[in-house]
Amino acid sequence: MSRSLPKQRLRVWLRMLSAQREIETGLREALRVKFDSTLPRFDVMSALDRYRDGLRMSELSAKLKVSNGNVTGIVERLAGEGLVERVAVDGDRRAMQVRLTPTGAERFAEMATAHEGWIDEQLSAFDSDELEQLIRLLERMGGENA
Amino acid sequence: MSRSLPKQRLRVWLRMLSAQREIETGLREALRVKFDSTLPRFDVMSALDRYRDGLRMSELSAKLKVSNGNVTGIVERLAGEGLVERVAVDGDRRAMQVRLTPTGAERFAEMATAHEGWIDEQLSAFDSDELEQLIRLLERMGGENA
DNA sequence: TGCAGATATTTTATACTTGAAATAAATTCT
DNA sequence: AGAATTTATTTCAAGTATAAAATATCTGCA
Repeated sequence: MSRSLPKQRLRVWLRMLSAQREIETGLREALRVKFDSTLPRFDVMSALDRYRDGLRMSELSAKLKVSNGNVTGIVERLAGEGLVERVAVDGDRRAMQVRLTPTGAERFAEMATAHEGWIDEQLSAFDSDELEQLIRLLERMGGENA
Repeated sequence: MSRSLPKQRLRVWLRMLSAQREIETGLREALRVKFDSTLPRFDVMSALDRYRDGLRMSELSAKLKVSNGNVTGIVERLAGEGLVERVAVDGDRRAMQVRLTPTGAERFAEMATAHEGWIDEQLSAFDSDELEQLIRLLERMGGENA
């Protein structure tokens, strides 16, 4: 006998939360011990790596779906470590373009390789067909994306 | 042509993060405006609602997959609002049993109803078969669980 | 031109989160 | 019993996160 649709949806949600929290715990730990870094920093660097010309603060927070003020702090720390730099945008003195420094790009490359490996392990139970299924389903969850 | 398995797994992971962050943003906002509460508080209350006799601090943090110290703070605030209470465990003076107060249980019931509705909306795109698929797939992600 | 409103970002206050250290109490092992 | 270890929880320092207020700049339009 199948549950009511709302209950079933709730179940999916709770299961998703649980799986994600577990995987994140592993990633966080790995980033910490191998790179002395954190997930939020990795996320920011990852976004910047995909946009080599850099991103505005607001673009960054939109892509990561986190608040503006949040990004300010993370970028500040990354800048302090010399991994990213903020450059004035000419034509708009309000805006800031953030991009990886060469050191940052290099460092990110190492982290990304390791990260991909960790995720590969965590999702090793799934074959290509199942992954395709998951993608298709997840793409319909929430709204648009990237 | 299909990507390499590791890349495909990474794609699934990123998509899952994105969907979840989006849904969480909605929930957080809803909890804030309707109940002047937060997601972590809701999570704690939800766990306690399923265990009416209460849970130890350590059981609570294990169920929620968050650190001990984290739970201390959230429970403290909930206790301040009169929604949970901490009682000494007899036979073990180190331990604390946390449980919903009557007010807390009542309040949680309202929140849970609303929460289920919000999730139902967010996942409204999926029918029963798809939800079943999702559950089965998600259950194999990460390790065991609840 | 000049200003009303829109944008981009930072700042602030508060809450959440972790990992590690500190307490305190129970258990184990002589 | 008494010391060493383990277990339950809190405290702490630092980082992450949000929403809202504050700044600074830009844009459109009377």
